[in-house]
Amino acid sequence: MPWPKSTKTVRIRKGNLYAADCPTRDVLDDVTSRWGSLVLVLLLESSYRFSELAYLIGGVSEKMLAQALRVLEADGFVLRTVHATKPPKVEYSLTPFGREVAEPMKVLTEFVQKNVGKVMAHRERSKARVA
Amino acid sequence: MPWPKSTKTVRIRKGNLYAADCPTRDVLDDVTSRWGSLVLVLLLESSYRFSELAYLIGGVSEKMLAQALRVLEADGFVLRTVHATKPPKVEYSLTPFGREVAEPMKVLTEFVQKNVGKVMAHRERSKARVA
DNA sequence: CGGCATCCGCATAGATACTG
DNA sequence: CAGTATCTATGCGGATGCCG
Repeated sequence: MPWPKSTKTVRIRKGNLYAADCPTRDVLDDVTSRWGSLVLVLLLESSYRFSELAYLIGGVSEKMLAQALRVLEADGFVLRTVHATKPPKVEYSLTPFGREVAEPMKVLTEFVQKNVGKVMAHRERSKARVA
Repeated sequence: MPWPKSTKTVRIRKGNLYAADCPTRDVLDDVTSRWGSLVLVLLLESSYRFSELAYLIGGVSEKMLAQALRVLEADGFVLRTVHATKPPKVEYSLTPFGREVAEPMKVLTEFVQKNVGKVMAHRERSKARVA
């Protein structure tokens, strides 16, 4: 490599979030996943049944929703409660732990929601610059 | 469908975050993407060059990093500054707007980082229950 | 150095059908 | 209702090579 290296001394992160093999990455992926994030924010305001979530979250397939829920449950964020009624009824809610993760996620989604216009405008300007 | 519908009246979200065709989803995906999220949190503390980011973020390929940076730039979160030196030097930093999104994301990553152990423990117990 | 273009395989999203 | 099972194919993401 005939090219000079970076001149800046790079501080290595104390935490291992940036290490490729750290499980932190996996957990973060679960939380920030396309459907997982929406589930967390929704459950922050109320518990919901499977079909209610499927209805509320536009464009999600049953498979993907079930998958996201199972992962979040395994991680300890979501509680799955089966009511042995006929027909079966399954309630999903947040654990206290899940509530803690969901909170900043909600802040994030609300910020994005509030500023979509700004982002879209910026995207247009970027596109124009290329064309 | 011989099955009874949901008995709970479901409030339709005011925002359209949950609509399948809403651009809010796209933006959220950019921000919460595997590499995008890490980039945002890193740039919160300092600006970095491309190669520095590539070094700091373990496991990222140049392609994916460049891709993440380009979308974040197009969205108006990241500023790309080219120094016409020899060899070329490109600095990436957050815009004030980007700083606003990155903040809650940092809260999220720090929470996850702090509680990885708890999650991993819960995962083990879940696995045990299945086996 | 900081990219972009290209190729390519495996993962995984998603549609559909079926079940307790 | 609340999921699983099965199948397909799209596309993410990695590897490589070239260029300003």
